[in-house]
Amino acid sequence: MKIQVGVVDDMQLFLKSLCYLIDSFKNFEVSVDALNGEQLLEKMAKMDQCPDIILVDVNMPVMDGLQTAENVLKKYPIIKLVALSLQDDDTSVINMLKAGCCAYLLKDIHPDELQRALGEVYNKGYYNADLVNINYRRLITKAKLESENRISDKEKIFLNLSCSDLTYKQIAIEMKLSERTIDGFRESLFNKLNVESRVGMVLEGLRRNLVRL
Amino acid sequence: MKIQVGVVDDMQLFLKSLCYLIDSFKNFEVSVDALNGEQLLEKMAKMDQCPDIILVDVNMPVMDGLQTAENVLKKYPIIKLVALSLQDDDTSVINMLKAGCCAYLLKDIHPDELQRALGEVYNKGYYNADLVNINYRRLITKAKLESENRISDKEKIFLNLSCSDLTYKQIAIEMKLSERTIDGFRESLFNKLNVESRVGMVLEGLRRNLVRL
DNA sequence: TGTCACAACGGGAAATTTCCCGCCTTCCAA
DNA sequence: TTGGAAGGCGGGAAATTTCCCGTTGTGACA
Repeated sequence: MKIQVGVVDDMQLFLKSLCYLIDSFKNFEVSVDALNGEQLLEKMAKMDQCPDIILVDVNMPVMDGLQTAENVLKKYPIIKLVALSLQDDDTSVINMLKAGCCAYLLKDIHPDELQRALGEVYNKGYYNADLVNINYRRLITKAKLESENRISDKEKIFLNLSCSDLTYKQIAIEMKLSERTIDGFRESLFNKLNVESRVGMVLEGLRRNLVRL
Repeated sequence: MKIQVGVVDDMQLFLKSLCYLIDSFKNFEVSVDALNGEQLLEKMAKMDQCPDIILVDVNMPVMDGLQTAENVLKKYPIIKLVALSLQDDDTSVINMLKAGCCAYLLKDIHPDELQRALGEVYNKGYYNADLVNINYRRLITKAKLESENRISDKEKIFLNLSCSDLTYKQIAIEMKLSERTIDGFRESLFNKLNVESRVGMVLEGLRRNLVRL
């Protein structure tokens, strides 16, 4: 019996294509695919046998990779999760591994390496792509640093509103807070994101996927 | 004989996956794939028979979709090009169609629709996805509007430098121009991009793919 | 040869951003 | 119960951005 694989990605064409690719691997076959974490959980609830490995896209609209990983592992702790992402984004790597993923792969990986990675994850329980491996030490220090200055919900709302033509005064009115308070959020985010202007803050927020275009 | 398809995309995993998907279509098979336009032209130069249809990703690093389309059509005017893109970005749609593409498809299209699109492009010479079709009139007016206020090279350089913590004064020094001149670029871009702050300008630049994160 | 568009430049002023200072309340933990 | 960290608030000032008002030189074109 082939190893059962699940695939989650919000891009339909990529999802289905990837299923064909994986089905072409000798020892693997796709037993379930879904456009987001919610759909995945629904489909899996109706299945007799759950997949051995699930490939999860990190950036998805409805239930993102992180939430999906957490929800799947809560219900099915035996399943091995593999994160799949467009960017080599430190924060995402950290979060996905912390959530319990066995591997973090980039989407422009070569199909052969995907096959090798799936094999290793199934047999050894983990797989380290070179890219992630090399920077391991740096990631850990960065993880510590980021856990120290977590970004609060209000700061996130403020960051979102900052991604516009609005002035801080208008943002203050929008959030029903004083201009000073807004200024506090600004200052705090400048420090946490290590920038020194609103433009820098917005750009760093985009890079870290704290806000969307 | 099956209809020959070429595929160009810089994301290896997607490229190869898509090839498997297309090979699974009854009447189509992939005869050439490439990671960018340059590689495609190289590979095609060595081929006896060129493909009937080529699927081209719009956003690629080495030779982007637009350049690829132009270069391919210059050498092989018979080939039918189909643009494939992540976003439904008006400017990209306009440019790719203007460059001679027969269709503009989004990457989250359903595989069945891709097959239908390929069939129609081969038989009728074009395919209009609903999404593009609906907004045709708006696209034309927008194309006119954008052709009027084209963004110059210097403005693009300025826009790139604006995507940072640099002040306009520092940008002026960097570009070896006076602050006033920089201010002129700013004003001109504000008008062309229809924004009223540097943050808005940067965000609109990102949305229009004028700058990269 | 005029004039017309256009890139580059400049002064100045109002609005906004950035960065100081400090105050009060709440809530949690030592 | 006594900090002490964190969220919210306020005044003020310097730096930057935004928006006016212009001038000059250059090349294209009728």
